[in-house]
Amino acid sequence: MSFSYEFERPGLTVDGVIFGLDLDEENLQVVLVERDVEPFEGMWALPGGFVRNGESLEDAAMRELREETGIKDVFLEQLYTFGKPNRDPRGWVVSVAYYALVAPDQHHLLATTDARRAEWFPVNKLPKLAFDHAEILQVALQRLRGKLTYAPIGFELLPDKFSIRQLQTLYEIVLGQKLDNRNFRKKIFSLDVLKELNEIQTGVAHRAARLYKFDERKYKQLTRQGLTFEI
Amino acid sequence: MSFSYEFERPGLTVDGVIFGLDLDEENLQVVLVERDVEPFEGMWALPGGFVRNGESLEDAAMRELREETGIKDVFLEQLYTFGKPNRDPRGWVVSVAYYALVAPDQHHLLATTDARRAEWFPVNKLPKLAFDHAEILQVALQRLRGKLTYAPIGFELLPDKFSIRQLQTLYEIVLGQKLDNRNFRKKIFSLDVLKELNEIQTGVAHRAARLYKFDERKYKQLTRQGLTFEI
DNA sequence: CCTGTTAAGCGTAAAAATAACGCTAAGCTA
DNA sequence: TAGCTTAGCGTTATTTTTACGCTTAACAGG
Repeated sequence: MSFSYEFERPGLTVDGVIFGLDLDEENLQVVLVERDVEPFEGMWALPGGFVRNGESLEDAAMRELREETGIKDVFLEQLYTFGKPNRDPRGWVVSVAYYALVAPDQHHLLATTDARRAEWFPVNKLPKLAFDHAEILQVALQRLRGKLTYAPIGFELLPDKFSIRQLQTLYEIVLGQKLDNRNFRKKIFSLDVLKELNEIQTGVAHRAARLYKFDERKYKQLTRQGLTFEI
Repeated sequence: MSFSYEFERPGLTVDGVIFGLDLDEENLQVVLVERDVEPFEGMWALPGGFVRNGESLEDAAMRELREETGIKDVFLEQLYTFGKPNRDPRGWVVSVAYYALVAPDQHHLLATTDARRAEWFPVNKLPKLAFDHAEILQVALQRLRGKLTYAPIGFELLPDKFSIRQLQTLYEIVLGQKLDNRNFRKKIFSLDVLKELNEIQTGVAHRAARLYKFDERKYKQLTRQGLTFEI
């Protein structure tokens, strides 16, 4: 069956940049999939695929990420739409890129349709990527770095329960600069968006830290009152 | 002539939110066009139209804005891609929205193709809009408000030569809050991105203000040095 | 020509935030 | 039990922000 239109139409895809944090190795990682179809067969690429009629762009992005990597139910936000002519050898294809943030307990990958395998790669040790995916990834990285300072999206990269040191490590990794632990914790507590748990870390080699959760209700309430999140 | 594809494909449009500032009336305005074709014939809408194969999304947006409003050579930035199912009565259509910022000397409108007429409307006095254009406009407004505080895009809404009072008025209008003129000017000068001209205002009823230009070279240089624009 | 009005622009002081750093307590490891 | 490392409470200096005063400049009106 085929579909005919009076005017030329583009293929429409979604591509996803999936970020995760490795707190042990202290690096930011991204999921890549190995393509098993042309073009760029055998090359690493961002997960993605064509949008279907009847689904929203966000549903399409979430579906493609789940199908190609097994990752689901994560933070997902639209990044930018890439539409340069000739960006895809197959013809006119426009891609709506998204980025996803994945907590450590959601890191498990299952490569399924359209991909031989899916793997985590440190963002500073990437192979050559298919299409314009290196460019898309750079845009996503810039977006993450920027938005981390004015929206509480970093919490999506941490476990539900985390320590202040882990939060600081996240910021140091993504922003690429050392932060003072005493000033960082004072700053974080001044934002008043954390809920202290009656728990401390286990299995650590030195003094165990207190654990916290991000209080989304409190954050929304403070936002309505005009207060801003700024780190 | 028709085009056939193995799979269903969406129509792809660009829509533009064109912002301009009325310094006399002290309001932010947006350009709307009156549609002269179905659907929504006779209703006001954002300028826009279908993307053509072979042109980039940005070229398409700039072309549609020029064709429908006469506005050209302005600041243009991608906003968000709207792709909910059934957002367009004609069928599957996805829209890549842009926002444009127009200096006062570029405000002149000429309605040409696909639009009966184009007019400026204050953003707080809008008619009912076609499609999901009211939603698109709200997103653009939020984007402008946010980005104005961390990037020097506001200068695109001012004349090439402007006074500090005019810059402050811009911020007060868009952010919707009064600012202290003494602190505002101290803050602006501390950013060190303005070039003072050897000119003062003319045709004003009281003490004429000094005129300035935004120094884009200086700003880029400071950005490379890690300094940030923040108002 | 003088007075009144309004805006531009230079300024001070207090409060708040940030940066830099010290030090003790806690707890694991050998 | 001692040593080492980290968490976490703290102080101080510096910078930024906020609040506001006041003088100068210049036009309008009588």
